[in-house]
Amino acid sequence: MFRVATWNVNSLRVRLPQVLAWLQAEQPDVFAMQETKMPDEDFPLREFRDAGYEAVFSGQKTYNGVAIAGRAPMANVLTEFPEFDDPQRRLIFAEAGGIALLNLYVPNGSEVGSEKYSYKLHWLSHLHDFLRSVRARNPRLIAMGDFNIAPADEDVHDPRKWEGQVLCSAPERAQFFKLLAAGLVDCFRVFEQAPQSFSWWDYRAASFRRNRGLRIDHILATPELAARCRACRIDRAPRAWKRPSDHAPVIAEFEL
DNA sequence: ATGGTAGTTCAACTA
Repeated sequence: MFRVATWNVNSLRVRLPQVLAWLQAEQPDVFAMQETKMPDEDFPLREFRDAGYEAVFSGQKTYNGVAIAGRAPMANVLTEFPEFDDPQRRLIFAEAGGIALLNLYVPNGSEVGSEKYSYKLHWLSHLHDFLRSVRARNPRLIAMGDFNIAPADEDVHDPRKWEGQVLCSAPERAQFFKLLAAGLVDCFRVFEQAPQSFSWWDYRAASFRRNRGLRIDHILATPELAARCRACRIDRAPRAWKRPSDHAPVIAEFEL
């Protein structure tokens, strides 16, 4: 099995011990991280190598930052959209063993109608264009990460409360389905899943304990790969650990 | 309608 995972770690500096413990237990072949929140010179490459992983990364001070750790060496790394000069480090592309990997930290959007929301939609339109061109060259593509979009009401603990809000608004959902229409499958929904399955819970108001969450972290694959997907699940366990990330990891298994 | 928490950085921003 080829196992792929994504996790918004919310500071790799703080979460590194948890990440290493989780990798040790789950042994994914590819591991995509978001919100590393550190410049490249601080990336803990030695710790990943000691754990048996190579890594590629695109980070910055304080905010954002993405990285991919992989068992096999990665090549053809890209960290920019071709036609969008964005100072925020939110994407990294690499190829490993004939599979194209795209790791994404989609902007949060803050509030519908805000400047950050416009930036999010703009960013997503560039993602769509980039995805189409990458997709055309790679029949085996996995796009994963923190999309900051709950695609449907079943991905929301309280759809009425969240209706029209950022992460759930119709324009964001339309952008998400446009990404799927470019030739990708939401691996999580290939399988029957427990109701109220979420990947993110706000730190506030005991959201995790009450399971008031959203499913905003996704693993999307081209149909060729999705047809070989044997499982996709959210691992809630690390969200219950002491000093957790606000996100849980998502894992998919492929029989190649 | 507000507040609740966490991370980075040090008063305020982002989520």
